[in-house]
Amino acid sequence: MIKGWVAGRRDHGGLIFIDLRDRSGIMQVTLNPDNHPDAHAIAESVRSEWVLEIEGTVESRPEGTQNNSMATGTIELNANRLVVLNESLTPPFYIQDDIDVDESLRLRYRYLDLRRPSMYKILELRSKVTKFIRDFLDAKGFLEVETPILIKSTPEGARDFLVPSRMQPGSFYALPQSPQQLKQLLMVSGIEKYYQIARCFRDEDLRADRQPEFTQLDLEMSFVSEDDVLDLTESLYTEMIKTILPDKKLTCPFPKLTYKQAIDDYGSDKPDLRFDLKMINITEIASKTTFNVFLNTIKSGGQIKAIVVPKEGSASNNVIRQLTKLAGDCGAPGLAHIRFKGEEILFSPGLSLDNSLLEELRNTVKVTGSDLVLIMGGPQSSLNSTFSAFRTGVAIQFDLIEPDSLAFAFITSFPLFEWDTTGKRWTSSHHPFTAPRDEDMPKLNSGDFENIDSKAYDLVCNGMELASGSIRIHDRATQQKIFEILGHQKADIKERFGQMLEAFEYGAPPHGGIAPGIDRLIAILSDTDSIRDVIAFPKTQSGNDLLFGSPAVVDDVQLRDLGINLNNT
RNA sequence: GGCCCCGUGGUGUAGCGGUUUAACAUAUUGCCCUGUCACGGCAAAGAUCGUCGGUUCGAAUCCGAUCGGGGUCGCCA
Repeated sequence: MIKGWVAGRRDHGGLIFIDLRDRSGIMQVTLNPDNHPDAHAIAESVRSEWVLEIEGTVESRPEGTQNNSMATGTIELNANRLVVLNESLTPPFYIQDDIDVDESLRLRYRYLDLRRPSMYKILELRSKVTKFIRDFLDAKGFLEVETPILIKSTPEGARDFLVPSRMQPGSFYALPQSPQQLKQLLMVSGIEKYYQIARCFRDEDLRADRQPEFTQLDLEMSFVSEDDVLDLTESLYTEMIKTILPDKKLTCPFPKLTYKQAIDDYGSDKPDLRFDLKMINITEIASKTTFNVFLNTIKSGGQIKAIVVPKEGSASNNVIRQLTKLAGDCGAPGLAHIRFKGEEILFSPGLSLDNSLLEELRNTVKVTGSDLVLIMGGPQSSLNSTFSAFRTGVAIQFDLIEPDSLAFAFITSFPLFEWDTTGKRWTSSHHPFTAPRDEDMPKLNSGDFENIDSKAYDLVCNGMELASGSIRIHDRATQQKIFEILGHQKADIKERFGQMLEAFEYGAPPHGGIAPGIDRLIAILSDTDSIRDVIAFPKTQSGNDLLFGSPAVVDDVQLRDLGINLNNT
């Protein structure tokens, strides 16, 4: 006996075929009027998405009627009894994979959208991943601890979602941006190894990879070094993927790049390492040319960088045109190139290098054969982001991305502080509890804040930031010093972080952790572009839930209870 | 907050100032059909073109505003 939804029905006048779908797949049911007229009669009225219960015998299909494009294509259920458990309206869109329907319609009827096998597969993958995480960390002695969803607003970083208090009108809870402070307090409590699959909330503008509420694996350990955290993270990911998705290709051990290396080589702190295409600084060589575009860029403080696309030296003019357009789309003012085409060398218009300079370039960028060299210039900051985007485009253009590859890498030694040019103050690049690197500790007092590196690290994969963490500060004096540098007033510090500082005076162990984003991980593992596809009930870019219609106005009574007046603007 | 793209029967598209009674596919409904699996055949029904305003003799088509969706920059400790 099987139960499920009608995915399709083919009525041949006599014989009726019904494709019945349940979460395990699709099974063809045959109804023959000669053998079981009652069941056949009911089947005549059945429509798409009706819910049926069917009894019969599973048989192999007659010779010549097998369907190789279907998992159950060699068998069928010969029905002798059919019960309609429920009827269905005609669905607003097809319940099948590879549909091309407006996303807002899918979200409006999300329960039908999730009925599609590909969506089920994603939810199933997600469930397997979180189960694997729990089993893995449990086996390593971690304790899963839940932390409150109603906490206190600590304005710093992202905007908080606020929840008004009825019992104390005028006061508000905040939803946690992450359980950061709570997990550090758990370290002070002696938990030693904590984790939680935690919901986080940030009231910021949304993107394909950002939702107002999202899920992180939050974890923290006492008495650990940076390498301890990274090793654990690496084995979690590699074993997870080996177990759940053995066909994915990954490189182990994960490469470690410092922040500076990542920026220098790839122009990004989340480089896509599925392909090489390193940026090479050729400012010095460019300064010796007579090419005015380069010279002017250098004169105004800019740099010239190149990438080598191996074996593409014979790229056509048309390809060069496409690349030039791509460069423009990425924000570059222009694109110069050199095509090494065997003995022949083609320069982009206006550019030329004499033999010795050409040799120098060849050695610097390591041209070995018939390669294509692409060159861009600009002010350092914008050149990096432009080049980084361009790099990805070039990889797509020349098909350099191997399918199913997962290029993980750790990015380490982020700067501890960033200068906020609008606020004219130092801010934490990670968060204010991040420890400086030991060798940079003296700079906290010497004032060379810009050059203090931190014990913060990210895990990146395929050009996306997947996790972020740090070794924390555990002594009060250093923490106090950091707050001072960040420009917090004493009263202010006490108000926002008093509970942390106080706790740290009662024997806080050295500790550190990491917080891998679950939504982005599932998106990468399931080859989807948007994390909306891996969240059962996501919100739109403007934060609307199209199914429930939230956010929504509430009763005056509810507002009055909360002591809230709306100003009707 | 800025910039860009999209909005036409249930769904996906075409039409981009007047031969349009808005086209096509699919879904839907009815009839026919006993081995299909994107079943097939015949027929029917179904959209005042997101909304409001303007330009014009005439607007799905041009302009403006607005709403909804998407992408992106800012933002996201």
